[in-house]
Amino acid sequence: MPTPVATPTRQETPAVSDQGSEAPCCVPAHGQESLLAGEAEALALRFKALADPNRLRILSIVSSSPEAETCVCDLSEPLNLGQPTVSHHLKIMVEAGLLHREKRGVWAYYSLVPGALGALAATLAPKV
Amino acid sequence: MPTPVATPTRQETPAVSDQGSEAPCCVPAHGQESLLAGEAEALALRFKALADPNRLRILSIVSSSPEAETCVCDLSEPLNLGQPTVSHHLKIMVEAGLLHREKRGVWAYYSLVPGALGALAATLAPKV
DNA sequence: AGGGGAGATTGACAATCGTCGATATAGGCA
DNA sequence: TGCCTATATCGACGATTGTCAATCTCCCCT
Repeated sequence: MPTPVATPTRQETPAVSDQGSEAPCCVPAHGQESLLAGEAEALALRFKALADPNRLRILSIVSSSPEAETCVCDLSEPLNLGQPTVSHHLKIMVEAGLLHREKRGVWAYYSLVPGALGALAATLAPKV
Repeated sequence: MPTPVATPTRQETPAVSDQGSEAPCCVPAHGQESLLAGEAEALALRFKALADPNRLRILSIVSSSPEAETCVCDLSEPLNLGQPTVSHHLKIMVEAGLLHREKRGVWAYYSLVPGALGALAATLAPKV
């Protein structure tokens, strides 16, 4: 956020401040925002975790695995990505609350967080 | 994509190619990908359109408008963004198929594309 | 015809992101 | 104990993104 302070983007509207009876458009005056900046930022963080083709493929592979569990080495080859890159993508999705990480011995198993994707979907289509 | 050609990431596994009876992990051999690279890329494009707090707020404002229609000037002020920036965000969402643009006179009215968000939500939680 | 205003486009710049190679950590096995 | 292997972390680099100021286009109104 390069401009955290409220910059007076285009207020003033010098002499026409009272266009009164017409106002064909531009009636923001919402009063309360429908989606607060903070909520929007938190939501965007989760959608950002989905905004990469390789991460979507990881989710797809994880969810279609026999036990819905996958370890890193299962992902590196089908995605044609290096191991550090896969680890990086997995970390992003764990931090977004989409994946769960469980270390068993040397291997790390990743699985879907049960309601996470559904909750995100509900955010998109609240009344469906 | 800097490496479009298949780089031999870590095949070989020199003498252990037939670990046969154990294979505790790392059994990619999926055969068919669950999500093809092309589909993943197209999906990611739509999620990218949602991966920004200001765009989420635009969607929220548009969908909560009286006629579910909004023009650019309605968005610039509540979001505290310049007009070109708002236009840019709107264009991204129109190209992602999330918003519909209709020019009436001098104003451009934006509205939700009816099934778009629902279809995306269905992609997230296919069996909910 | 000409002026004015709404919105789109362009160019630039800083910030973020995806990827990799190299290295670190840590658990299992001989 | 010491090596081997699976995963995480670090540092770097190019590509993409979000934002703005300036400009352009086009429609309405006088």
